Amino acid sequence: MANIKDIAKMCGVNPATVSRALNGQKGVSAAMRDKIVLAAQKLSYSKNPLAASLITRHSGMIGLVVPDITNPYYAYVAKGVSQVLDEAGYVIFLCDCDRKKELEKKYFEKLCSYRVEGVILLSLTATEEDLQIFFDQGIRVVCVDNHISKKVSTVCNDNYQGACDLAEHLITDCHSRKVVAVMGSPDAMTTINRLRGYKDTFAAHGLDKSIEVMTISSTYEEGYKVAPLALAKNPDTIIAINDTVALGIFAYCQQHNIKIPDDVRLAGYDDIEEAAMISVPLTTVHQRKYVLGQKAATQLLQELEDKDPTPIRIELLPKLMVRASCGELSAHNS
Amino acid sequence: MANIKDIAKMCGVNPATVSRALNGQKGVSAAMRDKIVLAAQKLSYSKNPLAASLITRHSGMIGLVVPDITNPYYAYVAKGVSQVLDEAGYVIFLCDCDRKKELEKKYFEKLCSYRVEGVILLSLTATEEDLQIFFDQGIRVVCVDNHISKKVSTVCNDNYQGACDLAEHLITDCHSRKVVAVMGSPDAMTTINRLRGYKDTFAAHGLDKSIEVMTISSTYEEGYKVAPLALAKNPDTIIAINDTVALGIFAYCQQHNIKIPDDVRLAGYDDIEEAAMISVPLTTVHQRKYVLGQKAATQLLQELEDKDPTPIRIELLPKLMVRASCGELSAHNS
DNA sequence: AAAAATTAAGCAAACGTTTTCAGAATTTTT
DNA sequence: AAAAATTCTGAAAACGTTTGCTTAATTTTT
Repeated sequence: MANIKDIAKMCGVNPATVSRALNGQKGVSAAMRDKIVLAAQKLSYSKNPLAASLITRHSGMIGLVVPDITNPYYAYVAKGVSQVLDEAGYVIFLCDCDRKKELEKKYFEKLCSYRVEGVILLSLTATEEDLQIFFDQGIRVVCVDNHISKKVSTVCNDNYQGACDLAEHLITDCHSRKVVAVMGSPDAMTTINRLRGYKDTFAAHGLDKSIEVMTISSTYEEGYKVAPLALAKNPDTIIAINDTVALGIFAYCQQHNIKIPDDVRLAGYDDIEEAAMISVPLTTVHQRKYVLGQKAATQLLQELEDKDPTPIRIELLPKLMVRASCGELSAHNS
Repeated sequence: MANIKDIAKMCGVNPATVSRALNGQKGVSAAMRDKIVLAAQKLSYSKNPLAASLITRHSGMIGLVVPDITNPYYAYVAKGVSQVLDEAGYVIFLCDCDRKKELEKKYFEKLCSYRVEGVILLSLTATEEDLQIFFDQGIRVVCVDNHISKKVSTVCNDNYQGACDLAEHLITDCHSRKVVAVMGSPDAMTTINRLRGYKDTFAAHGLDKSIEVMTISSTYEEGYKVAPLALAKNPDTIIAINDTVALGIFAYCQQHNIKIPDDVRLAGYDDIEEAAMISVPLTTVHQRKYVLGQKAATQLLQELEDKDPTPIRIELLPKLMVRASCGELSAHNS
């Protein structure tokens, strides 16, 4: 594997000159530069960024921490991050924490010891304290979806707004007046923000009493199981915390010959692949996961340029996907 | 950020001694070792593997190249890889090639320049020639699902065997005698191996004539579109190239009141999440994606130990998932 | 108790770069 | 044509480690 000295020897020149030539710096004649570049090609030289980073303190590496890469939500964010960082010439350290706090902590240390320049953090568990290790070393952090610390920028999907949009559609276009909202854990940020959006919107229409809440854990099976209980309340509409739960409810209805949207309307959240695939396509809220990753990466890159950046907060607006499961197909589709 | 010299100074000792102490090498007294370890803690020292790698030629980094991380198949493999490599103390460079050959090539070069110790390669496009850059630098490669070169080990899901198992079930348990196989691109390895499995098994039962092939591109929409054409042939069973296509066919049947499995049986391949979720759960073949990743990583680690490893081939046996869509629920379920 | 063997620690070079400083060569200005 | 300014190049130190060699100190053997 050829190095800078080999090139220097080949050109009868000092390694410093080679370095300058290859990095496009001033202070090397055009003739010499050409000669060096040619020699580099001939030796199929590729520079060792690790060695360079010792001096430059610029490793070109960025950490990407996710709770679980098999979750499509995180995978899409990762893809957005990857695309932007790759174009900027950075490489990505993938840290799949498997939703385990200890693993996450271990990864934080590893990222530090490898001298990453920045970190994109998707974490449900990390606290401001946990980030201290990055602050100590001047490693920039951008959080996604979870506002962990005032010291770092956060990029979020605006769950509140998405919920408001959906509720508005249900009230205005579908004339929903009796709603059961099947929500997840009451201290999950998703539940909190979405539920607030639903309630506020119904309240704004003077329909405070129209919405009743049920709490489950957010899985397909739980959705299936809760369906009869929700239906027992005789709602005109069921709002699920997410599409997976909605799909569970949908399966129950289908098996018990309850027609959607005629007997009851059904809405989800997230716009997962399957939402559009079922026999009555699901009205839901699309999250711009890929763009989320892109924005986070772009923000991080900007903060790396900046000597003393001020943390900001970016909220991405979600997109209401009106499909058949709440009726009123024509209204919003374009 | 404390380094080895700071510790040396603190303990009134030479950096070399600190290095030896911290790496648990011989030639440093127990007392001195304790003193050094304590000092290291006090300074919250963390070793710089980048600097060390210059000398040791052991970067602790491994490249993971995938066509598209948002595809759950690859994401699961990635997770298996991640888990094993993490436990072995390696870090992962994520390279999402976005199914673009140029990007893949660029990543290959980047991985080389960063001196990764090995690469786990999931590629649909790479050729033996493309791998030369790794061979030149003595970077070990393990391929997943695609046998690119005799010089490297490959870990695969055995599509042929999975197809045989499914066909056997259809013939023996479900008494299928007139089958339409809706397959993907005829030069895709998945189509080739699975179709071979189906045909061989039917032939083994003297049912050579029972299977008819249709070719589409492997998407949900194409599945939906091909459904009436397949049904027109009046089969007792439709085998789809994968679950996504099967889901498309399923949606068509449901909307046209064609009962599964009573009017026609339907089988998929892959066992994606949704397969178990639809109203008539889909009989399919489960791919052990996570294990695949684990095996690939384990194999790579072994080859890194070995001075001159011989490439091997590992075939993972898939698992038939008997569900309702082909009838005969009782037979295989346990 | 002396000789031999072992162990502990230091010194300095090395890994592949970048960068500061200084001197030499060239160009521009007067 | 001399002086000044500019451009080119080299020497050497630095980044944070590891490691081969050497010497000093300790332990074991005779």
